[in-house]
Amino acid sequence: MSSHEENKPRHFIQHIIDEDIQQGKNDGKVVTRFPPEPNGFLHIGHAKSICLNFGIAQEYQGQCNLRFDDTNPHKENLEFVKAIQEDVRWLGFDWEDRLYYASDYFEQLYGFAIELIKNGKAYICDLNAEQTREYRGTLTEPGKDSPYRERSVEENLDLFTRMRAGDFEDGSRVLRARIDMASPNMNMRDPTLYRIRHGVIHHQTGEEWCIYPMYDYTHPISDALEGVTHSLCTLEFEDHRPLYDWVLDNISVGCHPRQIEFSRLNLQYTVTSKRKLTQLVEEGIVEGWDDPRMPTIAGLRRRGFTPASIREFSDRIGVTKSENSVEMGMLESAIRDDLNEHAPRRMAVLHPLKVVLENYPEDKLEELTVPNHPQNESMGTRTIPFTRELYIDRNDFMEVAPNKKFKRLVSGGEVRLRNAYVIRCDQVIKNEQGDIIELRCSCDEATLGANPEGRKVKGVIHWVSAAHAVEAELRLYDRLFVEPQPDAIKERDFKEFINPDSLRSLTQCYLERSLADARAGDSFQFEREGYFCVDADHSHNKPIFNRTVTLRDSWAKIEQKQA
RNA sequence: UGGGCCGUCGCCAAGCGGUAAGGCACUGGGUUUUGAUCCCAGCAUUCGCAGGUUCGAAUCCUGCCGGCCCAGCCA
Repeated sequence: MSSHEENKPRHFIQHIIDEDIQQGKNDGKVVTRFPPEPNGFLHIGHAKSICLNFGIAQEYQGQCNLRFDDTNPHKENLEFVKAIQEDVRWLGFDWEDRLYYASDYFEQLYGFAIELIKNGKAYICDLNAEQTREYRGTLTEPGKDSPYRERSVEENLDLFTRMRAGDFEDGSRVLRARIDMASPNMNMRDPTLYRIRHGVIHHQTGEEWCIYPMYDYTHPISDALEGVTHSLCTLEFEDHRPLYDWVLDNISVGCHPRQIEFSRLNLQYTVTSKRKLTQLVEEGIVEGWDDPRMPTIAGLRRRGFTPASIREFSDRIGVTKSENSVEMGMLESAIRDDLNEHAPRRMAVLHPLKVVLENYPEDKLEELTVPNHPQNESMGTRTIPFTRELYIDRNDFMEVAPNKKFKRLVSGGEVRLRNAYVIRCDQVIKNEQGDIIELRCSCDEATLGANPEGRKVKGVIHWVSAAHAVEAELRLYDRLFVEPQPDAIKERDFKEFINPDSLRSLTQCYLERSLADARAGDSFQFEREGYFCVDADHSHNKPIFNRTVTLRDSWAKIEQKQA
């Protein structure tokens, strides 16, 4: 993967870090962190951030911590904590012994809050949420000072101590930074630092605390305590950087990480907002966080994406500060490249049509030895049974060719059976309704591993021996939305753009015999059809395969043009 | 009309004053028992627009235009 790493251009964050190192900052050390909030599953956008943070650490021989930003116990839980760790690990990254929680720092955070209060930099405010909003002003008008802004240090200290002790109700008071209510940056208008939350059980600290610190206060301090050098986050936090810096400038931590913002990934035909993904799961629009249609890491994994393909994708999309809208083709290309190289080939018939070779003896069985990969001998061979009765795909037969470019089987025509013989269609058998139910063919015995004499047979189709076929369910997935940017159209709800055909399940598909012992997670290329992986719910008695992605299909393009 | 940020090919993205990398997509052609893969070729006289500085500007300056983000006791 990414064999041209040497000549790959470096992105702006690498430039910044290079300069910092050149100037001797942080003794040349680089420490990053990936800071998810455990309130949902990780998605492809997080994958970009994970690859960036862990990738930077690897490149500079530094470290990347995994830190749960768990300051809002109301929305967070252990299930997500576990799933996130599994996903990061699966992607191929290792935080070693550096698994942290912002809640590890609650006591220290509290101490720094006392320090701010003592220095007149923070105060207890009794305004309720609505009043606070009114006092904040608007984007174009300055806010007003809270009537509680001038409380004495002693009173603030007393009140904050009692806040922690549980003397006050939820929402009755908050701790606020004392900055500037007239700042053009809304984040600097005396932001809330601590709020009161009774009766929630925090997944790490249980009922130890009834006050919880806010992100803007917690994040810079957590970074500093961990010795993070470069705190990478997305663009929407750009306005928060002055506050990030303010917090660190006004307390006595001897470390001041540099926050750098990059643009988040926008993948077409999907959504990556946790709120919306949660909605899809909770409303049963998909079957769970790991539904193969979900852009979650768990969903992509179940769909058959490999860690390497996701890392490669992250690499290809780059890191910048500009708004972007990445085409699905980018992701698909990354997984095709990986699977083309590594997935063993197999044959599977999705829409079976019976073929009887009238000149092939009824009791004859040939075991044909075929390669698992056409370009890679080291992947070995397998045997496939060849018999008188076979299945081919209905789409590979037409009574008359629709045009001169059609090179599959037609009535009276010839076609190559992949890895086997050339056959000719002699007779088409239909039922009373006129549906084609069977083909009577003859096979040319001289064409096993050899071209037919005196004529050219252009078409090659795949097949499966009827008697040996493994019946399976094949799940064909398509994009979850029909609109490239489902959440960009603000007048409409994103759910209006759900693709009703995002899952098409085919039962009674026939797979070649060797697929009988496939194991959950295995990936194959079903020749001429696409890449499929064995589903998590697969069993020997109920085989289920998910289509990861189709093969590139230039025939489909030709057909489309003619239509 | 407050503040912050962004505008280079259909999409992503290099470029940092010396005359437009690369990837995806697309279009031709070759090889092929997968209409796959692979190979070869093509694909921005132009960098949101308009001025200016300069021998020379995507890169510097000025002014416009367009887009994104911010008024949670969410992150």
